[in-house]
Amino acid sequence: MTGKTTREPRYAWLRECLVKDIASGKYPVGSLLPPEFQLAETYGVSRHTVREATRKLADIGLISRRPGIGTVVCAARDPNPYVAGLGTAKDLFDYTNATRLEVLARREVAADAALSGLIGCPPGEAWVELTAFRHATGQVAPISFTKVYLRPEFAAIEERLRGNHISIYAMLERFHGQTIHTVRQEIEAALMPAQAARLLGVGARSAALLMRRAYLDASGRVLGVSDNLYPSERFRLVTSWSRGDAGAAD
Amino acid sequence: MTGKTTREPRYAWLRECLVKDIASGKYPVGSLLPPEFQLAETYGVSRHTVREATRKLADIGLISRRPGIGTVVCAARDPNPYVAGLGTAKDLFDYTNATRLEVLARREVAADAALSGLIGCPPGEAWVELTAFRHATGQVAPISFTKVYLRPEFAAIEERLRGNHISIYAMLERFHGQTIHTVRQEIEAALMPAQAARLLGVGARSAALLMRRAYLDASGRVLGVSDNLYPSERFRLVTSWSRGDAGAAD
DNA sequence: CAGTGGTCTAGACCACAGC
DNA sequence: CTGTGGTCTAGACCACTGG
Repeated sequence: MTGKTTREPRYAWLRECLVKDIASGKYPVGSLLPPEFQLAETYGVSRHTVREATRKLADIGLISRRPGIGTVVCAARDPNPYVAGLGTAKDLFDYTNATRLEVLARREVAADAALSGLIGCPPGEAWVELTAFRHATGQVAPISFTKVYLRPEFAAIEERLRGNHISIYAMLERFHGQTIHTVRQEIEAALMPAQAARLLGVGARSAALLMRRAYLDASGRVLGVSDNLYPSERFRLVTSWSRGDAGAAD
Repeated sequence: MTGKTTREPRYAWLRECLVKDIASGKYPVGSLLPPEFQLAETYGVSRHTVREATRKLADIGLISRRPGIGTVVCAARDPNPYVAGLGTAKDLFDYTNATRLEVLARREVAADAALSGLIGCPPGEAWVELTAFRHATGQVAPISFTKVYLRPEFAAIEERLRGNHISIYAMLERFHGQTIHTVRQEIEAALMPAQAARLLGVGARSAALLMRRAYLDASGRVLGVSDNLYPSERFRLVTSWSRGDAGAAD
């Protein structure tokens, strides 16, 4: 727990270095990053590793690699917000694996009208509610205040969540043999409720992103729901669509 | 220009081979692809090239690379003109085509620090800023307060926007011959600024969704940016992902 | 244990941008 | 022309999975 069992790859470390250097103004917006071979030299890695590091930065739009020109700094984001790319199910999977839930409380609930509407279950059905923080790996402050609703038969997941980095998504598939067929996600604006604000250490009625995800099996049954409240300054959602070069030659 | 001056990279060719082989059933859904070193041998390329070829297939969910296990075929899907989008890219275009911009003001601006960070251009560059409402067809109240930033050479789009339902995206492609290669979207929580709140008829400092979209060409150059502020009660973003074929997961 | 994908190195040549 | 990122090779060691 104290020590990471696996050491961080070099490209991930380099990537964070670059994010910091861009945010700090060392590489201003509109300027060029040092050429790849020079970054490799400076940081003592191979050029391949530099490219691996910059690849994701290009994916989220922080930089843009231009052949024959160089690597342009496109945006200087505060390194605080956790930037997640959630364009595809894979992105979602990566994201949930890069975050960790810290369970604060657990209680069994009977679905009232609000919950049954949220989950899409008959009123009165028994569910387990987990109250939790979501942490980004390597960050101290939680990035979201989260409530998770699980069917009682899957509630053993909670024990596996403690101190673990594996996502609920993966848990359901791995330990309960459930195949997640559909993930439905809703995003809307919200104001941070007083209780959540206090726990997160942000101002009450500050801006928040409310993100709900429901995990459904092939028959449309809801297996679990997570309800995430993100303070605006700690989270940003990035999605990008690219025209495929696969087969679409034109 | 008609013909591709550069020959196709090997990884792209290999990628198409794999797509065809998966579609043809040579590698059935749920089975494992040959290991990377073997693919490299079979196709006469290096393992690095194999990984480059399979990377995008993994990105779009066609395959899933599992350390210690192998590369699982997840779906046999027709290659989409828009990869990584599944339903969502279509949703975006449906959406932008179902809304209409009402331009309130236009001015030419030189990018200050904030704008250059937002757009990803060098400070001082000249851009045209449009201030607008976004209306949903058939609704009276605007659903967002929007600012659009365009390169001056594309600013003629503004005239076409008046009373028109076609999206900026379509405008750039249709009237300026620009090919939009990538759309990058960022979503974050915000509080509705007083001015926008007054114009929209909502409470100041109420919850809002800030959605930015940048339209990029193939070289990563930003062609235009739209910055949309949605009052929480008028907009909610729903996305859903479905697994193409069940049973592939484990 | 052997085999997988994940990471990494140290080279190399190419097409293209800009001078 | 030089320098850039894009592609590619031929190796290597690692953590993890499964038998």
